[in-house]
Amino acid sequence: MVGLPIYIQIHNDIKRKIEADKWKIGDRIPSERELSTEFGVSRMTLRQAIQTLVDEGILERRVGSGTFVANQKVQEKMSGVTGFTDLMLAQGKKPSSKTISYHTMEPSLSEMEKLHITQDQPVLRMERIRYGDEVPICFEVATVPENIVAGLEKSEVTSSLYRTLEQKKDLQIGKAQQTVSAMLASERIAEYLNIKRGEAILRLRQITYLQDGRPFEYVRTQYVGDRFEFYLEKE
Amino acid sequence: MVGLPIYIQIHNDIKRKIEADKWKIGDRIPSERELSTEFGVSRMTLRQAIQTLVDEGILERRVGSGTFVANQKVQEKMSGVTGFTDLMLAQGKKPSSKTISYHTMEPSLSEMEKLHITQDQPVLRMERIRYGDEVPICFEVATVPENIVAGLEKSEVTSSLYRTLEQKKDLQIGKAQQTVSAMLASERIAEYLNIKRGEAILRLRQITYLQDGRPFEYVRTQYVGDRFEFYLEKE
DNA sequence: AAATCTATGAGGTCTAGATCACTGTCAAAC
DNA sequence: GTTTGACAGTGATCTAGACCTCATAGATTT
Repeated sequence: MVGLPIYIQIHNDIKRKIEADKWKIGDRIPSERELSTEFGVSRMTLRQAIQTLVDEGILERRVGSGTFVANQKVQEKMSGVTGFTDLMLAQGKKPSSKTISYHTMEPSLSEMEKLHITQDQPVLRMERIRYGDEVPICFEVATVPENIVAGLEKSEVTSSLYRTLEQKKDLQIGKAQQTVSAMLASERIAEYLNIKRGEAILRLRQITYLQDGRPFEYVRTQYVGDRFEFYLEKE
Repeated sequence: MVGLPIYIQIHNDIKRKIEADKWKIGDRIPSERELSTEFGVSRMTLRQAIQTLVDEGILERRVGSGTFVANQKVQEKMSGVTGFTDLMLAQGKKPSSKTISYHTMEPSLSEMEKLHITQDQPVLRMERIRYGDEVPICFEVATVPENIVAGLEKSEVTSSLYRTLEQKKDLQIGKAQQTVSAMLASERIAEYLNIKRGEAILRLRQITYLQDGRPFEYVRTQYVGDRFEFYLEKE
């Protein structure tokens, strides 16, 4: 009978604790020094066990802070254009949002270009923080030509614009063009999202089109890097 | 000037010795105990350095025998395994890449899980840096079960694996699952990509399936946040 | 009230040993 | 000649400390 190395036994022990919800997602687990005492091994050995779990993406180390059970990230399925609200509901999370600003104004140059409008067509620009289960997921700037949302209540626009448009205006959502990139959080955004400046941000820029081909929405979103994941299927 | 950890310095020292043919392919290098004396570090530290080279497939450990320079083959330019080449060409950039490692080894825990294989099924793991106009764009780790690529030349695997599989092995590529997220650059990746630690990284993980549903490829790519954009169309 | 400093505790790295399992060699036994 | 077994050398695992940087919270100062 061959005995497994201690660090693999500990790996399995810890995995079981997490699966049994003894340590929940996002929790800080005891420090390496505490755990090495608890398991009766040296810290080097315990670190080896932790490392295997970090490699699997089950744990997450943060220097100076501790070791955490990795967040199961919110995943966006890229099949079908849906809004944030449906996305959260599909994952069993409670969507909410906080509007930072909501103004009708002259479009900027990039907004004019992306939305195929001229300077004399006013746009509605909203800045929002969006939450899933009260945890900030992203900061979003959305621009919509004013004529598209004319006659709608503010609450109808901010809560679930896509659904409102389909129900009240009989406008069908068509394609969406997206570009994804990575950047670091600025001071302002970090504060909104309750993270630190310099943390990783997943930046999404999306132009959404109606089924007749007219662009109707230009959204720039900054997702917290470790709370969000895009999920896509190809072919 | 920030000092790199000793084990990374030793990693680089050893790599240089191998590249300078001081230690040739297939040679046994000095034992861990000898090397730790030579570099004036403890054996644990030296082992850490060796480990990084084993991960890259540059060295190979044999219990009871020693550590050997792995059978690394010639590096070559490659194109288009994951569409990188087309992406670069579309932007008018010259694509190129550098293979860091190319090695058959035991799968890691996450590779076993993603590729649906067991520990006794060896995998081919390739690490490479991809460039656009000589500027490093991403670092990529691709893992393929060894039996899938058995009998193929290295050039057939690295240049266009998909095409080779369809032609020589009559295997049809099916779906691919991708997740995109954002993170910060580690020390090692930062060095490869010529950026600083803590800069923004766009991370793509892809599992590619054959048409019969078997997963055959697991790729993890880290793009420099401000040198790359992912473009998608929805619906 | 805001900004700054400081103590604490976290993970990251490193040391100088130790014991174990495995391999290859080589001499002794068959 | 062939087999066996002891042995020396290797990597694998493990220990019990050490000092470092980084993050955070609380105390202090402004």
